[in-house]
Amino acid sequence: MVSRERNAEESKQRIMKAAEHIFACRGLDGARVDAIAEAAQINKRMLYHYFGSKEDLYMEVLRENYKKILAVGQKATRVEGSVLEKVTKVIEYYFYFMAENEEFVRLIQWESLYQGRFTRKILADMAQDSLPRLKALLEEGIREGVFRSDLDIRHLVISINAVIMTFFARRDIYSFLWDRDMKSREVLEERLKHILDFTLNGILNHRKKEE
Amino acid sequence: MVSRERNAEESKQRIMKAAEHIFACRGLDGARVDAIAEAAQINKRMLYHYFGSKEDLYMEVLRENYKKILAVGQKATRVEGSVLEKVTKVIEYYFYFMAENEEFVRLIQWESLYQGRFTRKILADMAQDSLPRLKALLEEGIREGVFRSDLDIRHLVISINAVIMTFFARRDIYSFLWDRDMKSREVLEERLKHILDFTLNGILNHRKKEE
Amino acid sequence: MVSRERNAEESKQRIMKAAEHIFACRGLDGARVDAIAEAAQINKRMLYHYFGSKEDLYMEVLRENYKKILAVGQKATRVEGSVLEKVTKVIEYYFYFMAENEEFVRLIQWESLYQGRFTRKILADMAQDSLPRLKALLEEGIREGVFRSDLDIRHLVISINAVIMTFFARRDIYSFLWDRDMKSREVLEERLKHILDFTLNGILNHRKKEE
Amino acid sequence: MVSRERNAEESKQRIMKAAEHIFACRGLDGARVDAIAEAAQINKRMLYHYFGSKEDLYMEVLRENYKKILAVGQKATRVEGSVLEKVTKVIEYYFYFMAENEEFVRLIQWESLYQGRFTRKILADMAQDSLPRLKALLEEGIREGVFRSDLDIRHLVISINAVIMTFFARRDIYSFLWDRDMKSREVLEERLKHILDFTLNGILNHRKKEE
DNA sequence: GATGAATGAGAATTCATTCAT
DNA sequence: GATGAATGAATTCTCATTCAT
Repeated sequence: MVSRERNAEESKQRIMKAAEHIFACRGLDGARVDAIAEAAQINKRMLYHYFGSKEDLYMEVLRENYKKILAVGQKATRVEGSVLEKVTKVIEYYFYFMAENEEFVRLIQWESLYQGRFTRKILADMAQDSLPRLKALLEEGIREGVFRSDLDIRHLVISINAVIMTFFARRDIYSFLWDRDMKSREVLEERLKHILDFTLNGILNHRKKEE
Repeated sequence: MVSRERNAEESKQRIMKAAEHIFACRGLDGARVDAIAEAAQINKRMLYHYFGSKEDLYMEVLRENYKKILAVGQKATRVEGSVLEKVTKVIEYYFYFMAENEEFVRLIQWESLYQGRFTRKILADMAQDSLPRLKALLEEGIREGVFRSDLDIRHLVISINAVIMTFFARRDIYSFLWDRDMKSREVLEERLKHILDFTLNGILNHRKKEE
Repeated sequence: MVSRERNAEESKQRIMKAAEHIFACRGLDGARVDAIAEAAQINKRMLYHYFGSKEDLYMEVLRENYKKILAVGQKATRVEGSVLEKVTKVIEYYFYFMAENEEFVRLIQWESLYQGRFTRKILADMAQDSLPRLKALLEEGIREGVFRSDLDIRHLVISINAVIMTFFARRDIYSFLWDRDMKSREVLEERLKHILDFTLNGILNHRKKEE
Repeated sequence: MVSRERNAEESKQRIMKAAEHIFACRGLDGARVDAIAEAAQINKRMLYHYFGSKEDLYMEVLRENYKKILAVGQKATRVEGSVLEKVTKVIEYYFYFMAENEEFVRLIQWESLYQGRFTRKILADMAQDSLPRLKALLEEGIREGVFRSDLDIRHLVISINAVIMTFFARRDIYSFLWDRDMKSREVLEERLKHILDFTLNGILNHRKKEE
């Protein structure tokens, strides 16, 4: 009995894993139930047994991924140090999370193209915002005077999100356009450095201005 | 003869228009040839006559859209004023282009998920980079000392691209998450203001630092 | 007016020529009206104007080809010499006709696979047999004692037909199977020699038998 | 498990059977997948599941038929008796095989019109020539002096093939042209007799010549 | 819990034929 | 007499889902 349950759990996991990969690669429309079943080395019938339908499976995969990113948010809550250190840390957390979860990045993009059709259902009964900690920290920074007081926090969150995610989302195309391997470790570090610098300092030469 | 030809051209245009809309909405996999034909008020057969296949039609739509954005780049070339004014202008151009061409934004996103499979073919025989003018201007700004000399131009281009496009790409989800209509004129202006401010100044309070 | 008619006649000829080629290559089902129109450099509409339908065009092509073979039969009627010389001559006529009209050979084969569906209609109002002269000659030869008296004329006609046509019909496959170019002039002559020898003498060594 | 598998095998067989019939009747272009599925009393999807495509199914049917004829060749190898008896027997084998496998005869003809496009692929990985035993026997006969020494074996094989197959291939048209039922048992025996006589003795009256 | 066969609805693509000028 | 656009009915092929064991 126990081994049966364990087996069942393991099968579910294999399906989820395979589905995550294939949905990330090809989206909901492009994914083939047959392909998922084969990749999971499972009988298609089981997939329906456990998850009900292709769409439900997709939602389950999405839900798991939202859980992961929320966990990063949780982790970010426990960061210590000055506001600046904390913001830096949080950005780093998200950055490396994306770096290590390419499939998450892709799933989010498909979702955004599906106009959040499924995200709506999922986030309805989960915590909200994907970068909640960041918002709080930015507010804290403004209060302390570390950050400019005229910042529009909401747009800022979008922008920080953007500079992190877009890099991972479009590495392929930039690799092609610039004929440079954007997936190397070196470029990764370079990117993080740029994000922190750009985000914190913008591009103006303030020293000169102050002169 | 003329009216016949004009008709043919018009039919092609109708197909392109319909296809652009439907591909933008649902992507290559999600789009239905039947739906495109119906939207274009045309016999499906004509679509194959003019474009060969669904995929070829998709590529044609993509190509047209790349032409549009390249035209924006051209326009940006002719901007006058100080470097700062010029960069501002160029960002504004791209920003309003995206605002007015939501379908372009979506097409680019589908493409990025298809890993640039079709973009490769198209850009191979078209001009390269979509933001070439911006790159040149940023370099000019660095030379003149208006921008910091330690900027990494390429990452900067990605980031500017990111803060512009991501807003348009994810308005739906943010509307939902924040329960605010992100499509209003007001939010649009607000966003442009933020982009320019964030891009140029970052988020640090330099005045305080200099004190 | 005259040039118009001449033009019309010429167009019809071009269509017939193109159709003959394409029907011979691909059969009735495999042929594409578009392909015929393009090959004839004619507007598809004209094709329907002149011939009514694809099937009617096919029948017209077939009819022309039956006329050609009947003409060979006519020519064979006028042959002079001994019975043996005449039979030899007639076989040679048919043989070279097939050699020079590969498309005829193919059309006949398609027709035979269509179970003579169209041939029935055509030959109903045309002369009958495709090798009528041969039949008469063979009978003459029997009467004269040149040929054996126990021959079954009808089967003989089938067989002579067979040894001539099958060669042309299956040259491709034999070229492949035997890795030898069966389309060379050399093989052609070789084949004619074989047909005459085989037909007249069979394969038994009669001399030995008589010993 | 077993009955499931047996069912699968049976379904495949039903499809093959139906496909053989329909491809033989109408060729590759003329055959309709729907018609095959219906004749096989199977869902069209299964057909694609088992065979991949219409063309692949056609090739499979062809392959099976080539196997059959090769089996006849095998059987011919085991014939005993004098050379003359053996050749007679082999011709009889092939003759009755064609008589009993009309669909084979038609398939071969379609193939010859397709210029052996599929045969090439199939015979590439199967044994070669369809009448190999015959070839060997004829050579043996020549060595023993039973057959004339100046025979061209290869052309002879083509001719024997021709006189056998053409009869079956064109029975319909001859039935029509001669207004005689060429499918009767009587005509069948008559034909075999003719083939053996014609092949062995040709048409000349040798007795007379020797006088 | 697991399996492989089966299915019906639908999707892309093709074709012979006809209209409008 | 000529042309190119247009069409509707098939035709091949695909997919998510369910049955029978």
